[in-house]
This record gives sequence, structure tokens and C-alpha cells, in this order.
Amino acid sequence: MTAALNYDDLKDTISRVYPTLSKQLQLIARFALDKPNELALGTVAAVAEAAGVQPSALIRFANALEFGGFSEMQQVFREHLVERSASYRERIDQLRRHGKANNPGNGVLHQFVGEAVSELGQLEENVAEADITSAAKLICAAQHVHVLAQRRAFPVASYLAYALSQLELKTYLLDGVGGMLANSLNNIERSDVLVVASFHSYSQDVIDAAVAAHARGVPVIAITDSALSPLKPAAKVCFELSLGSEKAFRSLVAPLCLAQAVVVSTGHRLTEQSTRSAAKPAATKTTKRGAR
Amino acid sequence: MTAALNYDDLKDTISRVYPTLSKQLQLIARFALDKPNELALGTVAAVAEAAGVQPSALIRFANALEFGGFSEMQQVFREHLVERSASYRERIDQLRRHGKANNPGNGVLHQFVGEAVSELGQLEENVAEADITSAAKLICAAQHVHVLAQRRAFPVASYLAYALSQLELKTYLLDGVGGMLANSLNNIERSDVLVVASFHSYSQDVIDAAVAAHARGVPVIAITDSALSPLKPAAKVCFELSLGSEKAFRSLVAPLCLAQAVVVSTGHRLTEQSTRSAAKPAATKTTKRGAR
DNA sequence: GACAGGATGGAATGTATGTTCTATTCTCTG
DNA sequence: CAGAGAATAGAACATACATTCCATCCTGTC
Repeated sequence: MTAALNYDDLKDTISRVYPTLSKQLQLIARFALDKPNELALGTVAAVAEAAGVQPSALIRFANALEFGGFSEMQQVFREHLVERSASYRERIDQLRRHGKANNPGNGVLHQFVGEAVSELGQLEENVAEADITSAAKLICAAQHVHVLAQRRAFPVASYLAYALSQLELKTYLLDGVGGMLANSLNNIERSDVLVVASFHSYSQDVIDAAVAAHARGVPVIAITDSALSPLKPAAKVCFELSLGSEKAFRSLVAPLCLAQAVVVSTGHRLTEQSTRSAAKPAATKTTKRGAR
Repeated sequence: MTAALNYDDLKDTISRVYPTLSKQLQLIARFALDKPNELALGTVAAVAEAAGVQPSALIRFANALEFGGFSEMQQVFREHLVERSASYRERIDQLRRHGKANNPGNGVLHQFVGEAVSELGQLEENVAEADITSAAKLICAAQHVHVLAQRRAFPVASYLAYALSQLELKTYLLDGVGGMLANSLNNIERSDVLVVASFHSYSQDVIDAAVAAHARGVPVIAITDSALSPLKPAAKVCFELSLGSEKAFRSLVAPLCLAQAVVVSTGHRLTEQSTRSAAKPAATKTTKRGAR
């Protein structure tokens, strides 16, 4: 039998052989299960000191688990560290099994559903809830909401414009019909907010609009795809989705899910405000929530 | 000024100094933001190969960010990695314990990501790959593609119009600007195809358009949310997504994923056609439509 | 078109790291 | 208490590594 190749197997193996190990090796086993991160990142010397053993003992431990050496065992710990989206992986597998049952083989739909799920997992990893709260706060505080996006990102803008207007916010979709984009932009005031979305390659019009608005003191919320986006410097709140850049047709699933979260978060905030102001018109004891 | 000591600062620093970096160093910057895990775990040689640069360039990159060397910079990525995996695990545990209990404000994103994933699962169950193929076939055969949707479904239409036009198909988004919707509809011919999307409560304009087109012999592809949809009788291909109707804010994740599948399936079919027709008829080596 | 400045590729170098080996210590058994 | 066997500590070794350095190649300028 050869060594375990994933973390769960490794854990099983350790607990199985644990009783047969020597005292020192048991010490290491406990340490490994207790602080897998140190095992994943540390050098032999560092781990040895942290565990209170000799470096050679660690190699003996790895050999006892039928690894070729310490490094080989460490690889398993490292992979475990990287594999954060385990819960979504489960769901993908679930989808895969169901899909195989119903549909013949693997089709395009199945493929894109899988990709969409993993994009959503990345979305959740890369976006802080606090930013959503901040965005909602800005939108609530604004007199008017202006939404701008073009080409591939345009559906995001149209969704935001529709959904925010459903919240009875005064929302304007800057669609540039009739060449009125510049005029629309001039109408934005400092008491408003501008929501922009753009992905690589970025629309120059959208960049210009964001920069101009920022320069005039208008708060800008940006939905984009990288920390290197030209929108970032102009944005008060910037969502960086860092979509897998190698994909030919990147989908809008993640941005739209994010947009939905922002909208609903805004909705929550609005109702809170209205109930609060209805209950206590004066003497505001506003419990402002600290962003993170 | 000294180097950044946590990942967020590092990201900010990278995006700040990015414009001042050399071409090669910018390449590394993009790679670093795109795949931080590789930076965290890989050796200089491994990362260099993955990014397509020389090892020395990585050290130069680290120095440009005011680190003493590569290892020093790597430390930041590693700390980020353990931090993230820790917080991620916490969130999963939280989710497991609380079940569906979600506190408003904190966890909206998580909530919607979860819902989006389950919507995608339903999508895959409810939609047959064969329908996607049929839709793609219709679109390919059409002289012009017309896309119509309103209100909540409009983002689906705008996505389809954009993506199909990227395939160099003659696509028209019937947005009704200037009250020209009726005229646009009259322009549709039997050699064209009409793609409509509408969800409950259905837009009367869209229903009328679909019915009228169908009556005139125009093939109609419908994306809707129920087998009872008024669009169904008029549609040659009808995608019934049957979204969880109890949700207040149903998302567009599933329809957009479906739309993407249709688009890419169409793209595949187009390239097949063009290669086939290019191989058979005569010497014409015209590689039209680079559908990626 | 020639030159200067910087950026880049690739080999050389010194260090740090994983692994092995052996003397020593510990533990169990007769 | 003595002896055998295994486990351990610590040094020695060979390898892999990050880093540095220099020649070459671009790029922008006079």
C-alpha cells in the first residue's frame, strides 16, 4: 500500500497507525493533526522546533506513513490548505452525479453549470461582506442612483437599475441612448451615487465617467475584475471579482449574484431605516455598524 | 517606507505601483493577483515557469515592492493563505451549526451564493441538452437574430444580444427605445429567429410579440419560468426554468447560465459549419467567424 | 542612425534545507 | 541487574534553493 494522497485519507491513516507508533512519533502525530498549517508551510527545522522534536524524527514520521520523505507528506498538507472550496466541491459533485443520471453524457449546459458554481465559490472567497454593507450604505444615503456599464457588463447595470428601482430608489440607467451619456453624467451630483461595472477589456467611456465622477466628489461603487482595474482608483467601494482569466467566455453569473446581494442588503438597510425613523423620529441612537 | 505586511496592503501596493512597473514586472503583478496560491506555495523556479518569466524577475518584482527578497514577499501570501482558510472554515462551521439562520447584513453574499448554486442545480435538472442543441440550430439557420425581453428579464436579452453579436451573427436587441418596438417586430422575417425571455409576471409586450411572430411563421425560442407560461404555445423551443417561486427576489443566475450555454453551443455549431463548408465546396480558405 | 539607460535572460554562488548516518540513550525482557 | 533491541539526538552530507551578477537585448532620445 502506498501513502495517502489527500488530507482526509491522511488523517485516517494517522489515527489508524497511531497506536503502533513510538512515543516520539505519536507526539508528532498529535502535532500534525492539531496544527496542520504549520506542517503545510514550515520547514523541517521549524516544524521540529515547534513540535519539540528533532528534524530526523519528522522524516521517520513521514516514512512511517509510507511517504518517501517529509516533503512528500507536506504536499498533502499544502493541497489541503489550498482546497478551501471543499463545500462547493461537494455540491458540484452532487450536480455531476444528478446530471449523469438525467442527461446523456456531458453537455455544454453541464459544463457551464459547473463553471458557474466554481465562479460563485470564488466570488464568496474574494468579496468581503463588509464591502457589500458599505455599498448598501452609500446607495441608501444617495439622493439618486446612477448605474453605468457597457458591452459585456451592461446586463449587470440593467439588472441593478431594475432591482434598485423596485426598492423605490430613484435610479437611472445611463444607457447612452441618443448620445446623451455626457449629459447624463453631468447631471450626477455629490449627493448621488454612481455604480459602474466594467471588465477586461474595460470600456473607456465607463472609466472616464467613473474618474470624472470621483474627481467631482461623487461616491463611486465599482464592480470589476481585478485589483488592477482602472476603475479601482476612482471607486469608494470596489468589488474585485478576479474571474478566471483563461476562460474564453467569462460568465456574468458571479457579478450578477454580487449585484443581487448588494441590492438586497440595500433593501434591508432601507427597511431598518424606515422602521427606526418611524419609531423614533428624534433622539437618533443610530447603532452604526462598524465595517469589519 | 517599508514593504506591506498583510495581503490587503500588498494588493493595494501592487495596484498602486503597477503603472510604474516594467512590462515583465506587470506580467508578474497580474499573475500574483490572479493566482496568489501559487505565489504562496511555489518555489521561485516553479512560479517563474508558471508565470512565464525568469526566476530573477521574481526577485526584482519583490524588490520593487520593497521586500528584501522573494521569500519575504512570499511570507505575506502564506499568511493570507492560512488566514483565509481559517476564516473560510469558520464560515462553513457557522453555516453548519446555524443551518439556514442568516443574520441580515452579515452573510447576504453567502446566502445568495448558496441560492444561486441550488438554482443552477435545478437548471441542470430541468433543461435538456437537446433543447439547447435545437435552439443553437435555429439560431445558426437564421438570417437575423432578434432578442426581446423586458424588465427583470431584460439583462438576459442584453447578454444574448451582446454574446451572439460577438459570434458575428446579425443580432438585434429589441429594446423598444423611441417606441419603435412594433416596427422592429414587423421587420422580423420567417428566415429569422426571435429569442424572448420573460418571467412571472410576464410582460404583455413580450407575449404579444412572441405570439405574433409565431403566427407569422417565425421560429421563436423562449426562456421562461414555467410550463404554464404564455410564451410556451408560441415557442418552437421553450426553456422552462421553474425557479423556486417562493423567493422574493429570484435571481437571474440560472437564466444567464442557460443563455451562455446556448450561445456557446451556437458558436460550436458555427465553427463546425464553416470548417465543413470550407473543406468541401472549393478552394475558399476563408476562416470566417473565429468563435472562441 | 547612434547612443544611453534600463530591462531582461541565464549562468554562478553561497546559503538553507531535507535527508541520511551513527553514536548514544532508553526500554523492555530474562 | 544485565543485555538486547529499538528509538533518538545530533552531526554530516548532498541537494535544491533564493539570490546575485553580468552580458545581451530592447526602448526611447538626441
